[in-house]
Amino acid sequence: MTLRLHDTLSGETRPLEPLEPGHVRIYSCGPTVYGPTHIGNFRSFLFADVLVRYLRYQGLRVTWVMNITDIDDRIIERANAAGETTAQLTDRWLAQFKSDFAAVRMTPPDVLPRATEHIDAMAELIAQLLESGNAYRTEDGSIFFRISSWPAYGRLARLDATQLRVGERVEADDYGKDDVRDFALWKGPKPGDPSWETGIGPGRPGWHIECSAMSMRHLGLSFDIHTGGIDLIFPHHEDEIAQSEAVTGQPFVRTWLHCDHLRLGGAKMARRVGNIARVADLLAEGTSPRALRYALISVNYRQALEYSEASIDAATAAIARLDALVAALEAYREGRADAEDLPDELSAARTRFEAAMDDDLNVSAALAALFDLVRELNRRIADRTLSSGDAVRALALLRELDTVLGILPDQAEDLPPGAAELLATRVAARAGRDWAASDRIRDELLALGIAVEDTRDGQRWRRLEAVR
RNA sequence: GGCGACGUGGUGAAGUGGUUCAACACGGAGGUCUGCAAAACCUCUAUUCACCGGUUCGAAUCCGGUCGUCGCCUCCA
Repeated sequence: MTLRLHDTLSGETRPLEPLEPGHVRIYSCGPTVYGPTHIGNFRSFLFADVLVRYLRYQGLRVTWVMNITDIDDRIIERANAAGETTAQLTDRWLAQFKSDFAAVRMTPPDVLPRATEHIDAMAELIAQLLESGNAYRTEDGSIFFRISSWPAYGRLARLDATQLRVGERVEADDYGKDDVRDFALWKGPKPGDPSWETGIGPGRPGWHIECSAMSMRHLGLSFDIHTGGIDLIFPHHEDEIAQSEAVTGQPFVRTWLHCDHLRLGGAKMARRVGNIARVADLLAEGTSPRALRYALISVNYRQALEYSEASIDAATAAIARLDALVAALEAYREGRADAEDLPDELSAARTRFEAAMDDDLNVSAALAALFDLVRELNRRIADRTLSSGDAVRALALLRELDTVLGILPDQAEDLPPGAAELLATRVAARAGRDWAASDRIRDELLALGIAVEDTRDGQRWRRLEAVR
């Protein structure tokens, strides 16, 4: 079975067949770095991350590109308001973004192209669109894409161009278009705005053209997968298709994947609504980054997902259950023959996990397979029916599946200062049946965030995930 | 006004015609184990899948309608 994905453009769920066999090229619409990236944005990035991880788990080569929008109206506004350059502002928020995505274990994209470093590529595309008659210039030096020149416009969003509600919000950004539906490729120079000198004249790029330019430069004129939030279908991705295909004459993207919204309080998480949560804030409040990741990826990307404290609490508990099993397997020692039926158990779990992921990234079902295995392994640990080698093999499978999910504890965890001594002292106290000392030290370790458990495999410890 | 998604237990959620059809996680109740704990395991926690009607031998799953929620219609992940 191979990975089947739901393509927005065709509306079909179909097998992924990379243009170049064995090599998948993916472009993800990334953040506009004018402020902190909220966890709704991160849901869409993490779904792409899981996709990339799963493809690599399957042995495929993946080239993953995520753009950084570092020039747009909001950036200019904020930089001017703060009395700094747009570069200073965007550098700062890009650093924050990188710090946030590392915290939630997002795989670093292979390329994080910045819009301002691809102005030339955008200008070239626009020049070709002018030449072909798909674009026109206005008096202030702006350049617009002429929608009437592109009959397929509206296919992705399933919008009938003649039915659009025109005239409600189009005045604000009016640069003298021929048709209100036309969108800006290039914005003519304005006092106080950053401006670039290019072959198509001075000014700055529109938003949509940057993704066409950067994706084609880094991935080719046609590539396999383009991801983004559901709210980017229109107009952003619709515009990308029009301007890209008008230039190249070939299909821009093979598979469009769109992630539904993260909600908070029943409404789409959005800055405009004011119901946003930020990664750094949540972590500062004591939320476990792994639990946050779990909460954001554990539901299929095409389902709307409600974020709440309860969802984080549930995720924290689920993570703790996995941590406990990992600690138990690491500590497990039993001199006995290998369990005959364990290999079948493990391979069945793997098969179920993969079948779920193959089904358009059904993470919920994949987690069900994982947790069924967790229960089975816990059972066998309690029964002492595993050999030491069995425990090693079981743990290896968990680690392998976790290359896709990214939710297990790190391999090498350092103890906080003093903890190693306390653990050793406690072992000695227990040997002398000094329960008072044993319990006191257990409390001290707990205060350090270390949970101690006494088992047949001896004293076992694990780091507690932060809880609010 | 146009287009689209969704509505499963206390909560999140899998399941899209019938072999446990109600996974899995969290939460709750009881029990086992343990110096005490913790962790773990076991049992229980939806005769039911928004509502109404239809198709079918058979539907959470297909069709029609009703109600409700959310989103998009050029700032939006």
